[in-house]
Amino acid sequence: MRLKPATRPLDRAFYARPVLDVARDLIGCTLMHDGIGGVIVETEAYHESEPSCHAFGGPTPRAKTLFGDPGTAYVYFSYGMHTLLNAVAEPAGVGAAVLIRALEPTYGIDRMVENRGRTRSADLCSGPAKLCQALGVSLEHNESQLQNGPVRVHAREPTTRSFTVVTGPRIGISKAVELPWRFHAEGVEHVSRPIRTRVVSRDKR
DNA sequence: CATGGGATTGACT
DNA sequence: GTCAATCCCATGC
Repeated sequence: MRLKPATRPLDRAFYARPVLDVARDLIGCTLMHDGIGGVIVETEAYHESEPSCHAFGGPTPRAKTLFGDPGTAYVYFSYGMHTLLNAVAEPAGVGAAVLIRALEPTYGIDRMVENRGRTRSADLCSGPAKLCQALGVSLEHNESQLQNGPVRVHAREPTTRSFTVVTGPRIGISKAVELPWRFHAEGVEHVSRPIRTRVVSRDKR
C-alpha cells in the first residue's frame, strides 16, 4: 500500500484552460490533504456566464476567489454546515471553477473513517461535503494554492486504472440545470449519485 | 440592518 | 420518497 502519490501536483497551466476541459481532465487525478486523499471520480464545472455560478454576479466578497489565479482553491460553506472544495480555472480575471464532488478513497483511509464516523468505503468521499470532511478540508483553505499548498491535486498516477468519462446535468442547482457540466468515471461506485449520461472520453488514462 | 436562499447530508416515512 | 439542520453571504431597504 502506497503512502502518497508518485506523481507531481498539477501546475498552474493545467487550470488555466477552459473550465469544461479542466473538469473532465481532473477525473483520475489524486486529491490530497495531510496524507489523506483519493482519486477524483466526479466533478462539476461552473462559469461566470451561467447563473448557477457564484461568479455570475461579479466579484463579490465571496466570489472574488473565483476570479483569482488558476489553481487556487475556492472553499465555501453551504447549508450552514457543509464545506465544498473547488479548483479555480481559466485565466485570472475569468470567474470559473471545478467543484470536486467525489473521490475513490486511496490514502489514509483509517483517518477518513475517523473524520467521517462511517466505515463503508462508499460512504467516505461520495459527495462534495463528505470528501471535505474526510480529508479535513475547511474554510481556512480558501484561496490556498493547489499546486503547492496544504491541499494538492496530483497528476494521474500510473497505477490508476483506465476508465471512461461520462457527462450529464449538474446536481442540486436550480438555474442552468440543463447544462451537461457534470463529469464522472463510468461504473465507479464512489460517486455521489450515478447518472445516465453520454460518453465524452473513452478509455481515458 | 433584516431577510432569505442555498453547488448537502443523514435520518426518517 | 420527504424533511430539517444551520449559517454565510448576497440582496434590498
